[in-house]
Amino acid sequence: MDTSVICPRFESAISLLSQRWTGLIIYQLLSGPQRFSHLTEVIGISGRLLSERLKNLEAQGLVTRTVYPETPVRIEYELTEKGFSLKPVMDEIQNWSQVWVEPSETVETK
Amino acid sequence: MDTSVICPRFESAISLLSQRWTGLIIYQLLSGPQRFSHLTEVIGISGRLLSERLKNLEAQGLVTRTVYPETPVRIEYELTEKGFSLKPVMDEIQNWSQVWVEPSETVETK
DNA sequence: TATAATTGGTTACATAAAGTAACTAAAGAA
DNA sequence: TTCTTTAGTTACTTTATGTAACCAATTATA
Repeated sequence: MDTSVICPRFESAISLLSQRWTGLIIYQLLSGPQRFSHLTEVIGISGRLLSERLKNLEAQGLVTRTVYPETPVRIEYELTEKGFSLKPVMDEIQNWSQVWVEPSETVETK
Repeated sequence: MDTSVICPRFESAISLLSQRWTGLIIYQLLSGPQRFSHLTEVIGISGRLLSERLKNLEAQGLVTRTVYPETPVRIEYELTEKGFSLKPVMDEIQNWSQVWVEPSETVETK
């Protein structure tokens, strides 16, 4: 009967982080502005999905996109204040993973 | 070229939280042991997926399943220490959501 | 002795999201 | 004119999720 016990804002935040790749993109951008191709390589995401995710993140005000008309063109993605303020969340996930994730639970060993 | 810059433990942790519903289930269980039917109602997840998620969480040592052979049967799901130690993560998500998620970004208003 | 009610699921099928790989646009360099 | 580089997009396949009907165990009820 009780369908709305969970705080809608929390639900919204966790649905953001529940979307595949989004957390990793934000985490990666915490270390500074980066270009499209660098993100694909480091994260291991396809261009198709990275493009889609970055558009969403931009639309939600978490990321900005800046075009530098050099040659070849350079486009950098950077966290906004809203995006950067997820750092404490990422830090806690990092902390937890250091304590509780065993190497055997890691992708590489699978 | 640089395919493994991101810490594998962090990646593992975030892939856990990136799975749809998993974060909400853990968050909900932070308030104590709960039964299957209660979780479906509160979270708004189908039995099919809740069952699947709880099995995964159990397999990963985040949740325990306890059968009470009453009538009708009562089965309770509860966080382990490993599961409960995600509380700081959830707290930070909560904090962030209170500051940065506007009511208009919420599911209800959509 | 059926019949119903309750919990905790499972099954089968439709839809949506993600993975993969080939392709394109723009713009200067050879 | 053709090549290279970046930043994507398109078309197609595979996987994950949503939906609704169904099932097993156990006790209460008619």
